[in-house]
Amino acid sequence: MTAHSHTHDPACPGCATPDVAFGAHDHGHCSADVMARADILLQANGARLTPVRRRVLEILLEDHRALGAYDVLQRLAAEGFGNQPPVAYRALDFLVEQGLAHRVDRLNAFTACMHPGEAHAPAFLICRVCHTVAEAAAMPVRAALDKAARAVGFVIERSNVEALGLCPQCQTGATC
Amino acid sequence: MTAHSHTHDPACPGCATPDVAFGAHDHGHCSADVMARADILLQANGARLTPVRRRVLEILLEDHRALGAYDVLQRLAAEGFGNQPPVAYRALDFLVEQGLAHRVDRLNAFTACMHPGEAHAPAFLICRVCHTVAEAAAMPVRAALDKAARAVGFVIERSNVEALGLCPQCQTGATC
DNA sequence: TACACTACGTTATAATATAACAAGTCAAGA
DNA sequence: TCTTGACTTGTTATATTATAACGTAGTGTA
Repeated sequence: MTAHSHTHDPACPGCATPDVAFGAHDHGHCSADVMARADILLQANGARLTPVRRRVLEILLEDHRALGAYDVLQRLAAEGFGNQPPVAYRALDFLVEQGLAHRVDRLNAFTACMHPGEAHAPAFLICRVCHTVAEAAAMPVRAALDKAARAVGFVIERSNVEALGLCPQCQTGATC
Repeated sequence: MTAHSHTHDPACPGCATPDVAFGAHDHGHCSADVMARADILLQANGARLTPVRRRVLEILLEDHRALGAYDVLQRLAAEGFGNQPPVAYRALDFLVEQGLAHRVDRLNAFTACMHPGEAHAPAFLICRVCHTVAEAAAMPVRAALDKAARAVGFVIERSNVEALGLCPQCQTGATC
């Protein structure tokens, strides 16, 4: 992982656009930036980024994909952590609670949050070919959803938007 | 089930508004209307609404809730159909394919589509207290999502929008 | 140190979902 | 009418995803 010292640089594609997943970018930025923010965020929350939790976040950050709990577990086990399901689920649930990861229901899988700490309603663009998961700018989506909900008196507490389709690369027939 | 003869009457709350789930309404309308449409739709598609499939759709239509595959299976078994998982999953998958039901990923459950045949992107409002599931007007939501996707060159084929929160009844503290 | 609290590792099991095959149904054409 | 082929159902078996419950160990604080 190529670490960088900045925390949030608008000149870096990985930081400037929330959904850079499909474009070429220095992925080291994404990872390092998020890890740095995670430390700050958790400290503010009085929560601890223990070795297992940190490692799980790193694993999720390796690329813009969603990993199943058992995939994560396998990685953990290979590195000397416990190898029973709760080990993975607990760390993943923790990260989700803290806003550092999201659960992608459609895939029964988890993905690192690409802009933790910022208020945002997650919306995922899932490529059905290469399985890349991008977290898209969802504020307008959320606004439209809120409006529809308000019309029937429903109060939204949490929303999850997931779209399945083809990423730019896979549309051209490339294998990604 | 109180059957009615009309197929789609704008004067009927269950027909006029797509998300009547939370309001008082003659639910017989919903069921009868959808069943009638299902027959037409399937005939047009050259697909068959066999006894199991019909029964599953009826079960889903009993109220505005999402049922797990095993809940459906239990009902089927009690009525003399097969009692192994594939029986339920096959019927449910068929209904989803035909656009007569939707899968609610968040709940690992299925719910009847309230306006089959009409072009629509499903958006669900799920009450976390009474578990009522309403299918909301999602065209604006889908439009916003499409726009966000287009911005990064992603082509959406299928989208799933699920919001968790409180329905009007449950906001007041009533048990629903 | 003693205490409360949190996190971790383990065993066991629950809940959800699918693969693969055999047997029955139905409609279209020989 | 008979046959064929596609489709549907039922069954066995198993895969995948997820949680309950309990004991132990680490962490910070009085």
